[in-house]
Amino acid sequence: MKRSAAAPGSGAHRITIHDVAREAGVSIATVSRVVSGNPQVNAEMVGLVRTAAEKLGYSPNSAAQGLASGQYRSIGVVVPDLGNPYFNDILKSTVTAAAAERYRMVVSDSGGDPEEEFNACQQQLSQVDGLLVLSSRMPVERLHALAGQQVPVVLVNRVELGVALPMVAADNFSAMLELCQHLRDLGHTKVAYLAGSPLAWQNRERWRGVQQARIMGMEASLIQADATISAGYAATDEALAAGPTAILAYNDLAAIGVMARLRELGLRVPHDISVTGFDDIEVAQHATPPLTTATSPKAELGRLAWELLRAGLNGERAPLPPLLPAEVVLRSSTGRARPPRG
Amino acid sequence: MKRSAAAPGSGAHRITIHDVAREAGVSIATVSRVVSGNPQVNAEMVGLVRTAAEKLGYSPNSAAQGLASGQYRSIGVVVPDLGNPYFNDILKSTVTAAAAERYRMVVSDSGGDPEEEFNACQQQLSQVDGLLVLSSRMPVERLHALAGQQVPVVLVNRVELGVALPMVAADNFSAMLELCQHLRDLGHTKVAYLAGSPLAWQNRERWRGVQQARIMGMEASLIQADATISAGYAATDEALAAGPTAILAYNDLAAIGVMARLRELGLRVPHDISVTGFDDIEVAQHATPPLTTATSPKAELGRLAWELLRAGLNGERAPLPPLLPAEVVLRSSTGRARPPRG
DNA sequence: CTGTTAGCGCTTTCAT
DNA sequence: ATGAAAGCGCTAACAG
Repeated sequence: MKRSAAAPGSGAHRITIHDVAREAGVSIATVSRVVSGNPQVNAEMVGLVRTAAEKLGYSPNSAAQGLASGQYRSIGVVVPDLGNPYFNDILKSTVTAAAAERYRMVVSDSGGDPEEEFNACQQQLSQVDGLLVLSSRMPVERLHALAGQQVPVVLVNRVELGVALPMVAADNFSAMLELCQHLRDLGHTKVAYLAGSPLAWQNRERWRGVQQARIMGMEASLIQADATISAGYAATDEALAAGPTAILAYNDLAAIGVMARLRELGLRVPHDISVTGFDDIEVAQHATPPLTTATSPKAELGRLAWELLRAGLNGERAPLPPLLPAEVVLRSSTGRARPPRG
Repeated sequence: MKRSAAAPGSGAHRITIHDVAREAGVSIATVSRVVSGNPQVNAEMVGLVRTAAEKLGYSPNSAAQGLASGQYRSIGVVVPDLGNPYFNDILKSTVTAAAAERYRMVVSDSGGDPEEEFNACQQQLSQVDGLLVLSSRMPVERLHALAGQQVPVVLVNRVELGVALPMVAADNFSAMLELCQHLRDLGHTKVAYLAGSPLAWQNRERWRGVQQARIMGMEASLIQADATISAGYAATDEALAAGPTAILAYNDLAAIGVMARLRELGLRVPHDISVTGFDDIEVAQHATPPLTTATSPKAELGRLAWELLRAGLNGERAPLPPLLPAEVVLRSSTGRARPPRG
């Protein structure tokens, strides 16, 4: 099954462990040992091999290593939207943590579609040692299917009781409730919630928080939107129609979109209407006005996710961490409720 | 060399092509053929194999596929900072394009360090079919080294004459010059440039643009900063010390940081001082005030990069595309120069 | 059209 | 401490 040398068009063949062995005058087993840092090799040979490898510019083929050892040293991550800074922050934190232990990272963008997400996971499963699924939107059955694999999978930003998968998430519910409390203290009794994807656990939790606020006398209407600036922008008019004194956006991006539309309409934030976000992405504090929001601890989430995965890789069963606290960040997009006009 | 079954802790063994072959009562070659969509197989067998595969939950091991075929269907991307939305936009565009052709993507974050960047590339080279390097900062010799490999490498946002590597980039120089022209028209004659990494080609080009503006009577001082909000924020005071009527930031992120600091200092933009960014990331238009900036065509860049890589993968030598035009976007962070105070 | 078989590059017993 | 050799799971000639 002769393959066409290396990359078509170039004649040079990829140098292998055999080339190094020949050059150094040792067996491939020895080369393998020194390359993988096996301590029980003669210092002299180590030198020989190192030199030969250097000279030839040898670099091991990781697919072959993986195939032979059963360890690919690579983990997969599937995210709903690579363009969302929130995910990038988590991603950065996991990539860094993983790289520190010489694990590489394969990423796929599901576009937020549950089917696509499951497909991406399936694809990944056959080529990685572990899988991280961020803000999963796939149905619970699918989750069970993933739990049945022998590859460890961890869920980030989704908690599903009864699913045998490690998960990490922030306490979205409480943070949203607190955000509502803050608004209620400011005199708001009628608010609009601009929802994210109904399939997102975080959205369900946040909406649950908003609904819970009813007990303190706050009435909320739900307007369907999405986790992007443009979706927030587009849903603003509908939200306004319900006559709220505050708009709670699903996330910071949506909130920024809301504020842009509000500005166009000549409504001042927070004088005429209050706005809140969620996630506390970096730009939230540079929005106009700076956004009141809730931090979900992105770096911590990423770190913890990697830790759980790491445990799974070792066959350990790490204890499920409790929900991470998400803190409310008060800035200037929220203020006293303006008495109903007219 | 018996391996420990599958993932340690689970007893099930990963099902292989042999299992499917046995289940379907055919040879592994046939299974391989139907899995890879080879058309010359009996429809009946196809059904048999499909059923068996489905039943067993078979999914091919891509390392083995890669090893046997010499094609890994995976490409690497190394970026200086995964946390920068600009890169995420490019990334998203390439990941999507690649996924459409069933290529997966391995990403590493170099943290902007040239050594680290080169290491990351080396690592990647032994495990991918092609490599994309975004906004490379490594020395030219290193670039030559990459050009010498048999794996196709394409450079995005860096143009280095004499390096035998395909590259795509936007015309940063002209766009920056235009930005200066715009400022000059507004009466600005003394500006400060908040620089990005001196190692970044884009920074050199942008600075070259600023310097070129001297011919139209605009004097510029260079203040070292970086491509982040906090760096822009931190460098603002020093920039102000030079007494400019406008600050040209390396990118939008830095510009946002500048405006935040300016606000703290009680300086109004653009009344007291004008500010420009670069890249036109989504939040630029939602900054306060909306940022005058230059678009570098992120999606186009990503698409083109993938195209060039695709060509390299096929052993073709795609024609070098010209520099992509980068257009100036006028918004409200720039205004008439305020006459020198005092 | 299908099966047999020889590897892909590497790791890891098992002898020595 | 080192080498020989048997695979890891799959693809691609090559026969039939």
